[in-house]
Amino acid sequence: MKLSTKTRYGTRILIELALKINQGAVSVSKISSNQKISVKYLEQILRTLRQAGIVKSVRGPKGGHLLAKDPGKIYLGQIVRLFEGQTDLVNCVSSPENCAMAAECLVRDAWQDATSILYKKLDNISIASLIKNSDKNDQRAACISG
Amino acid sequence: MKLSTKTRYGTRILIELALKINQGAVSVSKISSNQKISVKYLEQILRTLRQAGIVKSVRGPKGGHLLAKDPGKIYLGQIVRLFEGQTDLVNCVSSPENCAMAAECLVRDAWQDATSILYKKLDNISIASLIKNSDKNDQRAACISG
DNA sequence: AACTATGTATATTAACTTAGTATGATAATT
DNA sequence: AATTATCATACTAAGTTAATATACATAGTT
Repeated sequence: MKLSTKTRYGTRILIELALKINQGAVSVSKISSNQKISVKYLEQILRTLRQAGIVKSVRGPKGGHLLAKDPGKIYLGQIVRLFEGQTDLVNCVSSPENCAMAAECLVRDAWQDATSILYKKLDNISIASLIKNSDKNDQRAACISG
Repeated sequence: MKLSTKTRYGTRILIELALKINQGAVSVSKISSNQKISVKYLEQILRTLRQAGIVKSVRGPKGGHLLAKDPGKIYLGQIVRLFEGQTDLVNCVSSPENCAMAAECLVRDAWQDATSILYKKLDNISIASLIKNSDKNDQRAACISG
């Protein structure tokens, strides 16, 4: 029931890119040192984000990564689904064929309701909103500057 | 982001005990064969449930396990918390001291909101309600009878 | 009192998943 | 062509979850 580091790192990366949206491509090495994530691990996470069309990247010298979408259109729900893979709290919601025990089916609808309530909330929180409505902005900007 | 087998098994066990609430103590071996869970693993799960005051047990021949609470007062939220341990989607909600990156703090409140919405839902679903409002009752009863 | 059917507790192993690293390739700019 | 960057896959390590094994305690039955 915990989010993976990829989800958390991915979110942080997107926040950094959103904050630097007017500064052109940001290189892996810069993100790496700002976010304290190893270059290689970061590359994996960025690849996932790029393949999902959330980030685009530019190769070669002066290359790097930038948002492919308006930060107001990137939602936590999408990020979580992307990195967690299995979105349901329980397998039998998406794959009922694995559910041998009828007993558990009494609970299935309940798990499903809970899952959908969670994602409804997450689908309503955009990267832009995280940055905007915060008086922590100055503090944060200082932290991942560079 | 998936519930552990202990949570799912634990819920199933409680449903079985709730259905047999008038039949006295149910032995581990019976639950084991009904639910297709190994005796030893089952014992671990039952111990957790007992220590939480949800189940009580009787030793010796003719012994077994029974609900210690009204099934209308046992909620999925309690079961999930019990077996998942870490209830927050993210560590820094309950342990902010681990959160070195101020950047991530922009997201913290959001994770927390999502967590609490999820549990608010789960805290509202009782074992009794799972059994009651179901037209699958006959089918299910057939399945875990014995 | 001995026997047996049950539950209790802890330690260990096995399987699986997540996290992170290593190696090598590809592309674009200068 | 050299340099600086991203891209892709394979591998390793660490941690967690799932399950098993061993030993013990209790209560009823004979």
